[in-house]
Amino acid sequence: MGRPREFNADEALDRALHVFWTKGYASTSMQDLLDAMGLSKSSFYEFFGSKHDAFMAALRRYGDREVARLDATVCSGGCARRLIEVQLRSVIERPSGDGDRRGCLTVNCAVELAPHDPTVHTAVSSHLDRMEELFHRLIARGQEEGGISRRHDARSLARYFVNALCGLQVMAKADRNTQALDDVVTTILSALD
Amino acid sequence: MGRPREFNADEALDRALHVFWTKGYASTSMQDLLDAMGLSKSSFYEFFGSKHDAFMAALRRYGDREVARLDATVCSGGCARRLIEVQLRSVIERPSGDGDRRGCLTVNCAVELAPHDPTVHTAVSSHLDRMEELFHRLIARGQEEGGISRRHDARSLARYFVNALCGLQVMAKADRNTQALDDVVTTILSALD
DNA sequence: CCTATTTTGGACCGATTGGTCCAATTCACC
DNA sequence: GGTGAATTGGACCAATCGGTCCAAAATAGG
Repeated sequence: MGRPREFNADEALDRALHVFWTKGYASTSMQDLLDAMGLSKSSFYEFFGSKHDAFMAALRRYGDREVARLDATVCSGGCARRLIEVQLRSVIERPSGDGDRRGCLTVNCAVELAPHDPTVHTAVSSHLDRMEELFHRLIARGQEEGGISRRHDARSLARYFVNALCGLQVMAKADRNTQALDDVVTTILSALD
Repeated sequence: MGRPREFNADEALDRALHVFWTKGYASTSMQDLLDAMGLSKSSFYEFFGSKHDAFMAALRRYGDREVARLDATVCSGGCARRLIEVQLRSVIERPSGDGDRRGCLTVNCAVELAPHDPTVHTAVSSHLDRMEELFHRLIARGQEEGGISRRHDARSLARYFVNALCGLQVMAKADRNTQALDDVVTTILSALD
């Protein structure tokens, strides 16, 4: 009962996510959020609590989505080595005319907020842990199937790839040239030989 | 002639650098800067122009210093492989009680500002280029001396290590556990075998 | 001592910050 | 057609934002 909501909360949060992702936390103003989400100040504070609360909700949604995506990839059952390569290359592919270079929200947060914001730090840690876990499963499978060598143990390789991914996110944000990024990916992948 | 300056410009810029490095650009207020630098608003604007100008000056100073440090390392003539390892490990060593986790200013800027600020983007690119160049020289030397294998060419390895370094900076900021970071470094270095 | 030159403290600026509050609105249910 | 419950628009808030400006202060050279 009562007056019905005029907005879709899920969609609104997605729009907030997009703004935070593009501009970062500190550089996003309430006005930016309200404009993008298309709702009034009272509605925002009623449903999202505060700028920081909305940000945390957006960050968790982002993390869950990314983890779900990688999980789906891992479960697809394709060649482990090939799946890893696709994952790496997806980071460095330019969306052509798309010049926003948002990067990975988790990496952005690790850099901008994690050192000073315990709740962000927790969310970032959780995301990285889950990514490491999925890589670990994928790599272990690849080693059993024989496509990935056993000269490094699966755990170390999983951590190595999470690190490599973070590095690539930074390089992509810095807009390094395509050839350089390609060299990097090729070299990274040689750890699987 | 005229009234003498009451502050040391070099030292003031260093203090500004420290604040930007710790808090990031957007989260640093003029008041933060003035407090840290110990000078008045008029002096600040007289000698540094604007918040953004001061930031760029600080960023360039940081870049020059880091490049000089790595250059000194390269020129020291020690075992190339060992020097690379030291460079990697220096990123993940916790300064014990020091809980600020400032990371690398260039990486911070690549993430926070490079996509939206052309002058920052230029400075970041220049820094990464110079780092790549120094790694290239170091690796080429290592390959001549025999300590580093030739299965990857020196250019690719140089780019690979710049990427690895950026990844480690992110992981360190996210405060990943020591064992994980150690695994990563070990695996990264295996590209030299 | 006087003056030209430079630096300094701080008043002041309009704009914007994140956030609160309440009356007006809009519905479901009786 | 009320009435109670929920949502909405927007006025309002103190604090802070980056930046300007000018009179006071401090020096060197004459």
